[in-house]
Amino acid sequence: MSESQETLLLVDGSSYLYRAYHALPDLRNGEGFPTGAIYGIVNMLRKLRSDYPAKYSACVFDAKGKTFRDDLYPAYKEHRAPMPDDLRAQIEPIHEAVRALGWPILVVEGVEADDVIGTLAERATREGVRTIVSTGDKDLAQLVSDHVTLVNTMTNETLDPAGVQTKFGVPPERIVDYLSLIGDTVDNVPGVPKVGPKTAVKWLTEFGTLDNVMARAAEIKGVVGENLRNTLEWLPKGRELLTVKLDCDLSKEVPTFDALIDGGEDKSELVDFFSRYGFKTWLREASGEALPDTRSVGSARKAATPVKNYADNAAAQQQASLFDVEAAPQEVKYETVTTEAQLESWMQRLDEADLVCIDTETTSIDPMLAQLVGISLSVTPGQACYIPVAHRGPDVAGLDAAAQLSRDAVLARMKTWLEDDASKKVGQHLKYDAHVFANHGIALRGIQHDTMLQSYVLESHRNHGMDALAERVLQLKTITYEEVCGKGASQIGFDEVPLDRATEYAAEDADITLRLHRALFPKVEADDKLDYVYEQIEMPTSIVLQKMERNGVLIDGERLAKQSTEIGQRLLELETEAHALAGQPFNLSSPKQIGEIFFNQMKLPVIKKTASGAPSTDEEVLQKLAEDYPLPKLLLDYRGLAKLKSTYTDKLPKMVNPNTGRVHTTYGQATAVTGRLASTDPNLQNIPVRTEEGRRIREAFIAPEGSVIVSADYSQIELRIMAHLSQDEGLLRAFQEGQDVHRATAAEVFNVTPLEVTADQRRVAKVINFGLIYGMSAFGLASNLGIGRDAAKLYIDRYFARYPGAARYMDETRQTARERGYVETVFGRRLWLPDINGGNGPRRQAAERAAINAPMQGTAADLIKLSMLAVQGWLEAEAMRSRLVMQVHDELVLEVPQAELAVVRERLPELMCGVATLRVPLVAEVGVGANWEEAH
DNA sequence: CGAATCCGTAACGTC
DNA sequence: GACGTTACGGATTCGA
Repeated sequence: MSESQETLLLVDGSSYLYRAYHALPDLRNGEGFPTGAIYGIVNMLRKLRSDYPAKYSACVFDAKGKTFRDDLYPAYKEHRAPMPDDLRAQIEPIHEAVRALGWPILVVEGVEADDVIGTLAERATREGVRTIVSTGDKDLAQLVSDHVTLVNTMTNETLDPAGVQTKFGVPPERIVDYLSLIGDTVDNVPGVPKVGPKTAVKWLTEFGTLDNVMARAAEIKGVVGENLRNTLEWLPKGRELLTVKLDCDLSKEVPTFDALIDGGEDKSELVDFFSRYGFKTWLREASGEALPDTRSVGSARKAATPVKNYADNAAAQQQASLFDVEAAPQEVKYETVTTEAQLESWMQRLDEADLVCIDTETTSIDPMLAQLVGISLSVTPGQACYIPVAHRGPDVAGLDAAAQLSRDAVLARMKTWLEDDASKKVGQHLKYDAHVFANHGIALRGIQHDTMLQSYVLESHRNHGMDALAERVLQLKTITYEEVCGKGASQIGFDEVPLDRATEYAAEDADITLRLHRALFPKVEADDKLDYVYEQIEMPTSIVLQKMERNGVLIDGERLAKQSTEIGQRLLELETEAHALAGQPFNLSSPKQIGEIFFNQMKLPVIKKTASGAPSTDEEVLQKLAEDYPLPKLLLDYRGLAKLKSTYTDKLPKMVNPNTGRVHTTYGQATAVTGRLASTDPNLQNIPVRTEEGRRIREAFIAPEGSVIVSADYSQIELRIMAHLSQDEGLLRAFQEGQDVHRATAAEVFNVTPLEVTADQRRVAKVINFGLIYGMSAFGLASNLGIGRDAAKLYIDRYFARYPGAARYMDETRQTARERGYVETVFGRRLWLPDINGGNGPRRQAAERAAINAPMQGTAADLIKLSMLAVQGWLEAEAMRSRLVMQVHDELVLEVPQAELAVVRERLPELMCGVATLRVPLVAEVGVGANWEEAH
């Protein structure tokens, strides 16, 4: 008796409940009873009935109570807000209405509506019945097949397999994989953080299935790749949660599909129902036989719950730690200090302690602007206090912010201890805290240890943030700043954090930092070389850096503003010209739009592609194209000027500190893996110098009235270090004899006498020399010189033939890097190279180049840090008024009063050259001027 | 649903 | 080789 086109119509009643409730205005009947959801559902069922006539049908609702998913994952639907009372009150009436409409209704204990629908659809398919599923829930797209169609009544959208592919970008079979990656906010099922529809489709298209994506997680770069790897353990479970069950036992509820035959509307029931709930129009219709008007309801989706941060540290915890972890304290005791008696008690502890861990909480991450909000201290692991001094806001948890001690009083009481050189302190990134105290007129002294620098010296390639360290070294998960203050626009200042919460966070920081010190410092101390780098270089350097940052540098903002205006004019002209040449307006700053104009419209040849496959428009390409076309040249000019304007002439004046009238960079001391410093906000280490236009920016770096700028830079420092390390006779001789090393190299490579070397040969030799420092390949050299790879190879071969010591050194360096896993500088600074023996080809080659470069770059960094120490030590010992104001890798810049110019000019290079004795002399070149440009 | 925020890419400044 | 900053454009998340 089975017909070929029998149809089963299944309605996901639960998915419509909320939608109907939220989408409709707050409808109420005469008695004030909410009826919006009832109205919506009745309307929808009637419309469905007429749109999709079906032999069998059912309206399915979730039952109350737990399902297998709750057992599988306790947090399932955890953050879902409880059902609003107004909606809850409508549930029973809705069931009643559904029955009166003649719809079979299914509410199965312990089984979610989705699973009931899935199981019935599956059974229907087996029995040759086609299924239409009406739902507002995208999750059910996984059920779609040739026999199962989805319809969203709210949007009137139907989905067949092709429709699913179009809408989601993946076929129905991949929907579960897709959802697993994205996660389901509403049900609190996490996916991979930062992965949304686009990324999920990208991965599934590339790798096929979720299993394949997981198997190849290692290949995915960036933060999302990292997030994926951190969620690997979770994903199978997420997938299980999101997979609709097809095999529920419904033998009781639906023994055969005959149980799902529409009973037809029960007029008397309906009339009764409509009259009880006050649906007057429907009541009239039901009594008067007229067909009801159907009206589709608008869609709305509310009820978004926050994604719970899914912290999965399994990987981190499995990783064997380098560190012996001191037994964690039995008991953790954090105290909020709000009375003088408490403060006195802590001051006594500080006085008695050999070493105190200190940390500050502030109003800003900008060290020069940060105002003190609170101080945390710890002298014993597990015990710490937080002294709030500037919290605002209402009383919380019995801790009245108004009851805190005042900042002035606390600082006055602590000043002696804070400024006492003999009272030893440890902290995490104390350079920052030193600024904070300095902002309140206190010179923090006795800075003995810094856990950030300990970590940096031990493993410079890792993350040295406190949270990361706690996890890696102590296997502890700390409260993050974000957890306390939020993020983005809704982030609050620490002074707004309630005192109890502030104490949990701040005291923990001091406690954890002390424990970190106890774990890290023994590792540093145990190794003579690392101990030297830490105690003799990094720790003292941090003190000098803090002073340099505070000194700041004077900028002629007006001069820069004038330059900005000029450049802006020129940019406008260039833009107009470019638009004319292109025959249409376009954004000259958009590589994408340039690509469209150049390569699609003007049909210029594609010289090379970017990493993502788009035609490149970088300088090299434009240079090449400029030979034959006018527009690329324009663009080159535009790019150069735009960079100058946006990064320098516009930006620098904005960075002037309103209090000091000077620019204060921040040096990153634990940023560059090689030991170099980094400079941010602003970066003063990449101020232009190569072009005429660029150098004008340096003219704006000035000294105050009566002072001048003095600059001293190491000459050929990295090549000298290469000579020292390789002990190559030719290189050593060149430097010992004070030769022009690029000329000497040219003479060797081109087999001429030094005097015969042409300017072009010298230029080539210079590029070769730099290439060697960078561990550069023939390929890199070729592209740098604009020659063929064979020609470049020839140069390199000749070079190594003439400087066999250098060749040997490079080989040995690669070898020891492979054997030990790290390379080191002359002073014993270590750089680990995790990829040197593993990883894929390109990564290993990059590690090899880093292995060559790091000892040279790193030794240079060591030397200039030693110079800074020597210079600052001298200036202080002699009570000079000259000040260090900048460091640019191989250059120190000072602000020098005229009266001290002669002595600085003499002593500065001596100090710099005297910090170490290598197999070649160190040379420092000094320049003096009214501005930085002149000082060169 | 539009706005704000985050992220990756391309490009380019320095040593 | 080592960095930091800019602009853009797309993706994601926020927030009403």
